[in-house]
Amino acid sequence: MKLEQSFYQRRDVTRIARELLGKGLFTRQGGKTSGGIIVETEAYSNTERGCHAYQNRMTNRNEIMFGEGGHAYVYLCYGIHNLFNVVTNGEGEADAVLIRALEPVEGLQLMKARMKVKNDNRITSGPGKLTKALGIDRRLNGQPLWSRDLWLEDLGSRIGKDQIVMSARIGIDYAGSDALLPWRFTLRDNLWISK
DNA sequence: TAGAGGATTGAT
DNA sequence: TCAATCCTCTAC
Repeated sequence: MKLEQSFYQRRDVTRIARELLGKGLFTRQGGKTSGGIIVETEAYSNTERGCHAYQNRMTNRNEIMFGEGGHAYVYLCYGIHNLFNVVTNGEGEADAVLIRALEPVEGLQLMKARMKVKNDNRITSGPGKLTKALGIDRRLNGQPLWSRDLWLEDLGSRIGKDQIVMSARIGIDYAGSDALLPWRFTLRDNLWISK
């Protein structure tokens, strides 16, 4: 069952980031579905320096974060990689969850073809890699997450607290002490989390 | 309008 | 450890 918009519109972005573990992320292109189980997320809130929308700073790039929760925020990082975020909270409250890694479930052949590799080793184990594997780019920026071509799904799995590992977020040294917030969530001992 | 740098990745 | 690569943001 696709996640409903109310799931995303809650205020506590770290809770949403935790609850997204074990959920499914899928795309459908050319009549073919690909995607997998979310195993790694990071929360970003407008109250801390790691966030593009820190102190409600709105730019052309992050404008979609200020809309209502439940939409995709896709942007280009390092000139090379598309990064996929889930916008959360209500309109005017710019929070988001970065999806960092998936465990592949569906459309293996298609994902391997997009990655131009023959084996399926770690094809979705990183934020830039999973977008490439699923065919996600900035054209999907602002797309609702219950769309026909892009959606998140409750797969019915139950994730216990002891299965969730919290740690500091990756690659945001510029955020100073906020870089130390334990807002990265991974599934314990999962093979598919990023390096 | 110029210049710096980035929520990454894979090769060396 | 380092280059790839280009868009975004800031400062002038």
